[in-house]
Amino acid sequence: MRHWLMKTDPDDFAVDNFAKLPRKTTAWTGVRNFQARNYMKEMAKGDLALLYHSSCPEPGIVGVMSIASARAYADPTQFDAASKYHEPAATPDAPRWFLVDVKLERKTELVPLEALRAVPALSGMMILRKGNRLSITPVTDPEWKALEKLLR
DNA sequence: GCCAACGTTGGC
DNA sequence: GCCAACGTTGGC
Repeated sequence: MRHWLMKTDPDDFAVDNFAKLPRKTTAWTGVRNFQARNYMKEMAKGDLALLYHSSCPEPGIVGVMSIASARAYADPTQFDAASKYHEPAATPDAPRWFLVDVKLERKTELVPLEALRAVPALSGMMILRKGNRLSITPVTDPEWKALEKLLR
């Protein structure tokens, strides 16, 4: 099983939004970056992913999710002319953007960005690297073990 | 294929 | 709101 970290702007979708969803599951729409898309294609059902709030007053980890679809599939918003995620070049036969379903396993206490930076074992984490903007990144096994100790 | 211009991300 | 960093676009 692999581990991941997925960012969201809580103004768009926050950890508390899961509470009102059936089975606390949602399709992770709107990823429009090829590298992040490719990571989603590598995901398998049951993989665990940390949920991270970004672009907000208190950036940090706020929950643990599991991948709930068997594999990545076409993001329907790319075909929707009314959506801000519309992709004119994409067709159902040749989709450009993909997504997975994610299920909230548990909400955690906020683990702030500054707390992540304070852990030596996490110094190589992709989201802590200068200039990182990828919204979906893999988490290594050693990093995951160190992160688990921070979750309450 | 290069690269400047532009748009977006995201912490502060 | 600022700004550094990065990805994408488009002219050539």
